[in-house]
Amino acid sequence: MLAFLSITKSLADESRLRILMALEGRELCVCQITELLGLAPSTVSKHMSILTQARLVENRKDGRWRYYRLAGDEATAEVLDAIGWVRSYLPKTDIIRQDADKLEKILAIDPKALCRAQS
Amino acid sequence: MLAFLSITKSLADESRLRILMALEGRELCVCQITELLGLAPSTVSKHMSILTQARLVENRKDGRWRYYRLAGDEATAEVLDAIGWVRSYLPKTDIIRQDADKLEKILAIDPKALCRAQS
DNA sequence: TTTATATTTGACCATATGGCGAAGTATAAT
DNA sequence: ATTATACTTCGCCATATGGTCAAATATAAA
Repeated sequence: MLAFLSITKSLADESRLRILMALEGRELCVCQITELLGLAPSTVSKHMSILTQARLVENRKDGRWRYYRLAGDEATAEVLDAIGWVRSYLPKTDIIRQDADKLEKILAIDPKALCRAQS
Repeated sequence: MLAFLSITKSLADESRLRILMALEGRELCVCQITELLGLAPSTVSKHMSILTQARLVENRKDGRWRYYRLAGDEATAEVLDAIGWVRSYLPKTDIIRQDADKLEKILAIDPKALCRAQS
């Protein structure tokens, strides 16, 4: 129950749902997500920690950058079904579509330049 | 997105998950749920209002009693899939199994007697 | 080795949330 | 008509949550 609750609590916030959808089919570093959502890096970091705790996302570190991605096949069925459920409804919504557009532009920028521009 | 969020927020609370599972295959009045969870009637009522707002449950009034049930076929796919997802994982958990046992005993009592005993 | 920078952690604030009891509503019983 | 009762609404409190900025950490660049 606790693991299940940590998933549903993760999904009960708009920013985190937007993050999950942004991670669809790619990995993103914190500064890219920060740019997408318009939140402080520390806020995004906290969100990523909540999503990680719930096992909905994984990450790898590459130098100073940490890249987050959706949980893969090794995840529990709860997690995979949760992601599948979200994936099957959210892409239709306005915000997620707007995010998809904005993400294209963000991905066109070199991450190094993007991060430097933020500070 | 708003409708979706109201569903995920509804699912992000242990009491409400227990209520949804208790409603599996039957309808219950507020005093029966109150007895099951050991919460104040006003608290249960608030939970039911949140679940109703999210369209996860429906209700009918019968005299002084109001009976709640899981949303039926007329519900949106989001709602039905949410219920299905919850249903496929929670019954395995300890609390939900304990609730199932306790519910049997509660259902054996005449609702009238049960409610009167609470006041 | 010093400096720059990507991310995390910590201290804090405002608001949301879950809980309660008391008062209000609606319906049944007397 | 009055009383009893099942539920809801309201006002309140304690805690949880999402946000920020500042400081700490970790790694790359100079």
